Amino acid sequence: MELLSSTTPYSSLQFQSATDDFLRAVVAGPKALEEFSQKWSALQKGFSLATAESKLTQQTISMAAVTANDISILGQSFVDLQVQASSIEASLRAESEAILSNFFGSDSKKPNSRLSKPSLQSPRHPTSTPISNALANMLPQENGRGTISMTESAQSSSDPNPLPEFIEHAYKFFVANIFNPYPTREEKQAIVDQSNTGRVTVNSLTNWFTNARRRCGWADILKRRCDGDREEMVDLAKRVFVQPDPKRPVDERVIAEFMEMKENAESMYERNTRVSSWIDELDD
DNA sequence: CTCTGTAATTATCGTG
DNA sequence: CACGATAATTACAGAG
Repeated sequence: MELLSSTTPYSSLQFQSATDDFLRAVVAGPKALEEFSQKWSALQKGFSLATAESKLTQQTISMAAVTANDISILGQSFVDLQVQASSIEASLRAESEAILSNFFGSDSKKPNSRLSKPSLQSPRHPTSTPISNALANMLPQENGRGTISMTESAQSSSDPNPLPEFIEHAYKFFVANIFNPYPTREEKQAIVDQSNTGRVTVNSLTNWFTNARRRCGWADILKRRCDGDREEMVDLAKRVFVQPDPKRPVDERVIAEFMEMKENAESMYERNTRVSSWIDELDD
C-alpha cells in the first residue's frame, strides 16, 4: 500500500525503474528477489485496478507492458537456466540411483511407496533452488499475497508437498509462459524428468495442461475472443503480457480479462502448493 | 495435438 | 463423528 503512495498513482517512471530494480535484485540474491516480487506485485495489482477503472493513458499502459515484457524475458532466461541445471542434476541423480540399485539388486519399480524412498541424499528440495523459486513465484505476477515462498512460510524440516510430483514444475512453467502455455514435447519431457518418481507421464502432463488452460480461463478467452484460433490467441496474449504492438493496441477489457486469467492461474498454484491441515496428521 | 464434455475420484464444508 | 452436498482435479473419449 505505502509503496504506490499518494498523488500520482501511476507514472511510467515506476515501471521504468522496475527493470533496474529487478536486475539489482537478481544479482543480490533470493532475498532481494522476494522483496522485489512484493513491490512488483503491488505495482501490478494497482495497475490492474486502475485499468479496470480506465484511469490510465495508453502511454502508461504501453510502458507497463514493455516493462513487464523486459522483466518477463529476463526472468524467463534465469528460470530457463535453472531448469536446465536441475534437469541435468536430475539425470545425474537418476543415473546414480540406477547404479546403486544395481548394487543392492532389486527395487526398480515400486508402485506405491511414495513417502519412503529417501533417495540418496537431499531430503526434499532437489530441483528447487532459492533463486528459481523466487523467480518463478514472481515472474509475471501480481497477487501480492504470500505466495508460497519456501523461504519463510514453510521453513526447515518437513517441507511437504506430497502432491503429484509434477505440479510444482508444471505450474511454474504455466505461469511463466502464461502468454503461450503450450509446452513442446521436449519441454513436457523436461518437466517430467524433473519431477518423475515413477508415475508421471508426458501424457498425464498433457492432460494437466489442457485442464489448466481450461480452469484458469485461457480456453474461454480463446473461444470468445479468438474464435478458437490458437495462433491468434497467442499473438494476442503476447501483446498483453510480452510486448504491446502500437499498431494494434489491445482493448482494455480484453487486457482485464487476461489479467484475471493470470490471477486464476496463480491462485491455482497457490491453492495447490499451500500446506494444509492434513499435514499435521503426518508427523509422528 | 488440442478442445469440449464428462465420469470418477478426492478434498472440503456445513449440519444433525 | 458421520453424513451428504459441493467444489476441485484428473483422466479419457470423441471431434476437429
